[in-house]
Amino acid sequence: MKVYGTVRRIPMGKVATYGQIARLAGKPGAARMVGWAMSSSSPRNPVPWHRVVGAGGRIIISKALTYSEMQRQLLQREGVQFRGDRVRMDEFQWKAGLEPKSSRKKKLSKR
DNA sequence: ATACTGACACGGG
DNA sequence: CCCCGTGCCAGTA
Repeated sequence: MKVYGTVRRIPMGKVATYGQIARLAGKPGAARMVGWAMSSSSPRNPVPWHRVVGAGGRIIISKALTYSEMQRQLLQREGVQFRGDRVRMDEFQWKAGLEPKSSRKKKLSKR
């Protein structure tokens, strides 16, 4: 699954959103797949799932509060700073060769 | 095969 | 700010 590969490419000290990863994986809009992929095989895969956050940098995982806190700890340990309950996307969002959300959807209209 | 669910995103109220 | 509906893909009953 490309999702795993994409997540593994997230550099340390950076984070990416589910939607962003879905796009990089070639499935724009399929943000749910990313979450599904993680929860499905995260514990048995060397995937830095903690670097994946919801839109706006907010930690999603609500089913297991333990994990949400753990994710935050791991991120902070890598140097990622938070602003309230969210990651400072303005500084720590992984741009992966893409541009900021300013002109993102243009790549979708490739033809 | 269909129906429901799920670590989501985005627009509208 | 919160809540609701819809689109998306894959897995499970």
